[in-house]
Amino acid sequence: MPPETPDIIPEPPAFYDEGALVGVLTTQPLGKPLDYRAPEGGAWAGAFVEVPLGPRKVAGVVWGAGQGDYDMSKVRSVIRVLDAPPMRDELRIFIEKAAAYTLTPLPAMLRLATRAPGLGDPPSMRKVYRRGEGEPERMTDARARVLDAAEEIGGLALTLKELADAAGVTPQVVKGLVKTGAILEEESPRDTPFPRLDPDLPGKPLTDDQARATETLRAGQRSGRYGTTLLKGVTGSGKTEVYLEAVAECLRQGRQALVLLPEIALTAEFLTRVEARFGAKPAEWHSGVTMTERRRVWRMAAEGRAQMMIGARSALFLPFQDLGLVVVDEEHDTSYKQEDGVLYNARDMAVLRASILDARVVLASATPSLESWANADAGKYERLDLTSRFGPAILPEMRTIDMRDQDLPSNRWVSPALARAVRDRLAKGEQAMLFLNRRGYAPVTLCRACGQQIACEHCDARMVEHRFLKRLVCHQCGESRPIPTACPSCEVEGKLAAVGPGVERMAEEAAALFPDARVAVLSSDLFGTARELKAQIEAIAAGAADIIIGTQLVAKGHNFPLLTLVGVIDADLGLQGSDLRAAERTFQLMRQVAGRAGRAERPGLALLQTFQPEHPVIRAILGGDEEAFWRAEAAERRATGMPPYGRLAGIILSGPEAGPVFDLGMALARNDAPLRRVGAQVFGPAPAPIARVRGRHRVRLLVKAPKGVALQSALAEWVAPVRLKGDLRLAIDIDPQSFF
DNA sequence: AGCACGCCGACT
DNA sequence: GTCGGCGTGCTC
Repeated sequence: MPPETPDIIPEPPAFYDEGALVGVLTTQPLGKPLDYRAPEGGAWAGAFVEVPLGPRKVAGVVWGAGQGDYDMSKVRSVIRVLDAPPMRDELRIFIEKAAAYTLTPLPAMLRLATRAPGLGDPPSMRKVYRRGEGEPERMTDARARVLDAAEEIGGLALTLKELADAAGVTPQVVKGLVKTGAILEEESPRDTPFPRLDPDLPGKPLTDDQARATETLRAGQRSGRYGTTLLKGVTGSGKTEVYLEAVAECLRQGRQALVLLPEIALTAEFLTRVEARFGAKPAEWHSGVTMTERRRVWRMAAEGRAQMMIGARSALFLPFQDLGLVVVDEEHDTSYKQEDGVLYNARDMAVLRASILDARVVLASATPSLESWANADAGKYERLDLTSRFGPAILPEMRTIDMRDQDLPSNRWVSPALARAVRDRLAKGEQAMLFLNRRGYAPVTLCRACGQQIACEHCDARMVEHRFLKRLVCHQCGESRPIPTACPSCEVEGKLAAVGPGVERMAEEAAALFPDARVAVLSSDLFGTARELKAQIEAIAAGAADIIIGTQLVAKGHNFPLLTLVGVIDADLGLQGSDLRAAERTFQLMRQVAGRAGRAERPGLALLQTFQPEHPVIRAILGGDEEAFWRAEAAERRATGMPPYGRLAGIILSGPEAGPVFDLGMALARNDAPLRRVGAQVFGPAPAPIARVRGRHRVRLLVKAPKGVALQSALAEWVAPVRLKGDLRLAIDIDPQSFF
């Protein structure tokens, strides 16, 4: 549930004279800013500083005036102001509000915004070379080429290697020319600005639908006021083209734009599209970015010399100089809600930061989250629908295959009906996809002698066989070990059996069923880097495979023009269990996967293998009446007081011993007066969905409250008396995604 | 988070 | 005797 728009009165940043009391927030877990005296020369609010803390020196940010509530004789002085762009008021306010909303300690929140290396270091320099005056006395062929190359690029400076390579000579030649003065050697900052993006390059031609949506987004952008738009469009309807025009308008205003993507694997393809539209690549921020590049990106964001940023959720905490637009692509994606040590939902935090900045938000999805759907329904968000697919492609026809009628031998998962459809496509030279949201070869390894399943030693999870890796892997903690030949519990040899399907096993079955077809597997664990993955996807899109076997990775926005058939191996997977969002997720995933088929000129077909074709979710997926599905889900949630019509918070307690963890849970559940006062209820404690992870026992409580109550302060009051002894830990998850 | 202090068990 | 385990507390 997105926070309300706060009313911020813009004020110039405060300046503190030397010796004045300032509050400095560090990333040390001390809860609040500590008082220091401003250093020689004074300090601005927001300045990055180095302060003494006990025997150590730590970095921090001048958060504001000091509290003055600490023994004055113990107050020490700021050591120095660091050479980094000061943090703007807006970002400090955002960090405070985000910390308050998610009940995260301020220092942990600050850490998200200062994850750049070498913050206080002086700008790192490198030597660059450009054309100087005159000609060398002794001109050679190689020297002439260097001078030509240097003149060709005009006043720009190149590194030694770049210039030497451009001229096709050794660096020695360039060095020689430096001595003559014909080439100048200079120091220049290593952190260079990003190339300018040109919003006025011609974009792709737009359909009427896209043009209308684009105009609305542009008008919103020009208003210069906060506003959120839900951009809903079926796969292939060209959402990206539309929101790139909102980016263009934002760039014309001279403001910065941020595009959040749920998956790093998607950035490579996206960068190409941005370059095609704006003539240069934007800045990138995600876990795959190197330290040096991170430093550069962070500074350029702060100096306004990175106009556009593509990133994972943590990019929301970059120190933008003037952020005017945040696009959250695939806004329903669950990876926006996860922990970077801090539990927050990037989609909601995007709305919060934009509201502070008077920036725009575009939430793009073919299958929006129920929260966003409801916010649009209630008029809090503007809503734009793209109904027609771009070009000749139309939505695929969708049918179920009732698995109760299909005669399948054990350890086979492709029904005869699906196999026929695949053969038909192969005969036409088209591609088919088999979708199964399970990595590895088999989810269960069972001993046929004693009946035991092989489980992770540190987690309550089964080890998943990965035959490509020749290992058993725990998908919870990542622990792996070689596949044993004997059962670990009864030690009988040769009785271990792989049970159930994973994508690797599907590949085996496909190879057996379709011996002449080329089979490719796309699963996130099979690729070391995003580049390898991108290369593989491009090869497949170009026709390097006939059958694509994929996990949910393939559901996320890749184009396969030759693909005309999607077979969903197990449409019921995800419908089982008591997770309230199961229906929503299955609906989203199935629609997205089906959307892969028939994007080019050929019509697509999606076949869903299911044992419950009459299930309301399956019917909604087939029926295509999406609004009916959302309305039904919304009515259900409203009736039960569940989000987005009520509020939830999860409390996860963990520790090395199950007993004390559970006892603490019981104590919390008993002392629930602060919650009852605001009309909230506690459920639990119950073992968490995975009761043991990495050797820690986990217990979960769930708090349910009516909408509109001060849930956070009630929670804070509730857990305040808790003293965490030993290795016990408590985490509060506001608006949890999954709840049992 | 570090880093001190401090209070109990197994070594030289 | 003392070396060192890591529980508790402090850092402006």
